Amino acid sequence: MKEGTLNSPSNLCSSEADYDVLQWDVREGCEVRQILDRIADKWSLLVIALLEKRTLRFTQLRNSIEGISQRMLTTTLRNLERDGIIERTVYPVVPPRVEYALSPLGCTLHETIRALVGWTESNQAEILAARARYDAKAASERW
Amino acid sequence: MKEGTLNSPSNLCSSEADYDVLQWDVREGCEVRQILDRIADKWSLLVIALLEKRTLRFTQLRNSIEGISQRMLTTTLRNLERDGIIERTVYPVVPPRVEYALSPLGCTLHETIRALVGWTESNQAEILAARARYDAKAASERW
DNA sequence: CTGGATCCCATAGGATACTG
DNA sequence: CAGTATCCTATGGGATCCAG
Repeated sequence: MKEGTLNSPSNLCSSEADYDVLQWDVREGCEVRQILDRIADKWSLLVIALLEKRTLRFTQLRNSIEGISQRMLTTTLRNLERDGIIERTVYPVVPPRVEYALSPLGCTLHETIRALVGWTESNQAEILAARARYDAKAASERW
Repeated sequence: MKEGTLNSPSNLCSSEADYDVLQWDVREGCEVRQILDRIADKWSLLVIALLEKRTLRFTQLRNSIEGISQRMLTTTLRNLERDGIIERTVYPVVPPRVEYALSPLGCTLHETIRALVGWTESNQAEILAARARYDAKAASERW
């Protein structure tokens, strides 16, 4: 699968190069895509957001993120730890105590995430309005 | 589903409030979460990135994003259009011609996305190193 | 060319029970 | 408390065929 998609020199419909458009993320073999998928998954953003303020324990995180299962919390924490975004500290005491904190790398990420969330907050009314408009128009055209 | 998780006044395990930690995204009933999920899905970011530069037609998008199926491209475009991120223009000509462009709202989003992608690019080496460290340590502990 | 309609599968992710 | 192990379902998303 990959016939004459982009590599045929004689492009038939367009004389200007269509493929110098892509710059960063579309490139295969670059890890940006998979890293983005990782931090943009269902729970990672929330965990990072919560850990900005302070170090938290497993149960505190679970209680703070309503709707997360312990399985997904564990998975999310492992992935973030593996990527060096958060740091996991185990205290060898009888009721086990494990604390999670944002790493320095995670702190820099948080800045960026905050901007994205800020955009979403600022524009959610407009998005909701756009959806309502779209749905109303679609409904009126169907009947 | 939603027993006495956060709303019981007499919290049994913690005397300090655990739940004033969360501020923006964890709140249920707020649309930030679902909007984030939308723009952070597998393809939306790529489409937005491509449309920054110029208006593109359906086939151009499909060719530019290697690996996307026409089904997912259609779905992604519809969702983005519904949210007011992109604008869809149909030219009533015999081979149908449909062009997609970033809306003003979409342009502002693009700024933010660029920051996130920039972070990923700048730190991917560090993340890869962290992963290698983690995997090596995990492997050595298991044997 | 630009999709819509189906079919089908892989994976994400929830529920539950068990362990150190 | 902080997980691990299983099971099972829902959804994302690919392949294919059809239509305006």
